[in-house]
Amino acid sequence: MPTSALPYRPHNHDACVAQALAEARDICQQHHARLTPTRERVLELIWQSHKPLGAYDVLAVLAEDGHNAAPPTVYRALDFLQQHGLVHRISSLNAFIGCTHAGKSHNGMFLICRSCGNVLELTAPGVASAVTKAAAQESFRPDDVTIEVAGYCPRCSAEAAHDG
Amino acid sequence: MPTSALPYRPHNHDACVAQALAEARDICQQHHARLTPTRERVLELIWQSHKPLGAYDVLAVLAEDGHNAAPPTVYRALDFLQQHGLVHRISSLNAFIGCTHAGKSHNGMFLICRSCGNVLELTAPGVASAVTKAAAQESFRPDDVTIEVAGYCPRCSAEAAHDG
DNA sequence: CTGCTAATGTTATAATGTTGCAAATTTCGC
DNA sequence: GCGAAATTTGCAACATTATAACATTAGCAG
Ligand SMILES: [Zn+2]
Ligand SMILES: [Zn+2]
Ligand SMILES: [Zn+2]
Ligand SMILES: [Zn+2]
Repeated sequence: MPTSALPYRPHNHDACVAQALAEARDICQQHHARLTPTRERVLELIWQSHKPLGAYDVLAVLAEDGHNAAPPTVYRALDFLQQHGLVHRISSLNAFIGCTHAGKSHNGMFLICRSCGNVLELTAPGVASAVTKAAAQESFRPDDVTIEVAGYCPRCSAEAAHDG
Repeated sequence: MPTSALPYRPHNHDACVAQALAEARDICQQHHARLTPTRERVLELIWQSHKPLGAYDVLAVLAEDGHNAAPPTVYRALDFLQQHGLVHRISSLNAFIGCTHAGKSHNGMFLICRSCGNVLELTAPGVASAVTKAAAQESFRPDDVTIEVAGYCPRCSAEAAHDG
């Protein structure tokens, strides 16, 4: 059994990216939505690691690509990707991360490591139901739930424990 | 029994503000922290309603006051108020709201009405424990938990139900 | 091809938040 | 009280994040 979730341990990340892109193509086809080259490239960049990436970071890489892009290009692509459930915006960081549950209906909960910056997206049914229940007690009708947990991932906790 | 939580129904809001300010003075005294006039005024402005207020909105009112303030004035006051648990930042809105549980240790959960803009802060022990448990399952050490629920408050849901 | 729609390019601007340093105020030991 | 030290504020410039408005191009149906 793995002692750590994927983002925190070495792995063939190219496979992560390849799978994400393949699923994205699939999902867009199902949605009759066009995963244009710009959109696909932005998705690929967002997936370049398990750390969230800012819109202007994406923009900078596009510029390196030789793509003559301005902020709206990136924001539009990110809007599209969010709409189709391919990326999430982490509002406590003003940054974006690839969705690891694309296609499935889910309420993400994000564990954000303050030390290494990696983000793990969980589907936490217990949390979702607790939130729904708490909202219901106030007769509140939830529409969109944001759960972002900043803290320390297992790897960074361990390193901090036996450092100098 | 009240059919709605405080923010959603008419009430003597001046009393809310007065109580919040009184508690703030108390808490700051306990913390040996100085609730200076600027800080107190900013807190009062944040409490002007149960809707979150942006930093630049605060700044604009300070300007009307004749206070010659620049952004750092506001952000510093807000940092101070957050540090002492008197206001919360709602990161999905880039805005600030007065804490309704100041002094007590709590994990806020915010119900944000998309229609009227009011925000209700709850202490939801069930949610907090579910989050802690989910994090523990990933050996993640939580430090700060953000839970923001956008949706429709009872009042606005009711109005939408019998509108034209 | 033609005409429609979705997508992108382009420029400018808005909104939000920070850095760095100097001046003023408050605190506190004496 | 008095002066050094620390906290708080004023101020100017700047950095980052996001959007508005309008022109242009690419994709597609008939
Ligand atoms: Zn990976
Ligand atoms: Zn997701
Ligand atoms: Zn009130
Ligand atoms: Zn609170």
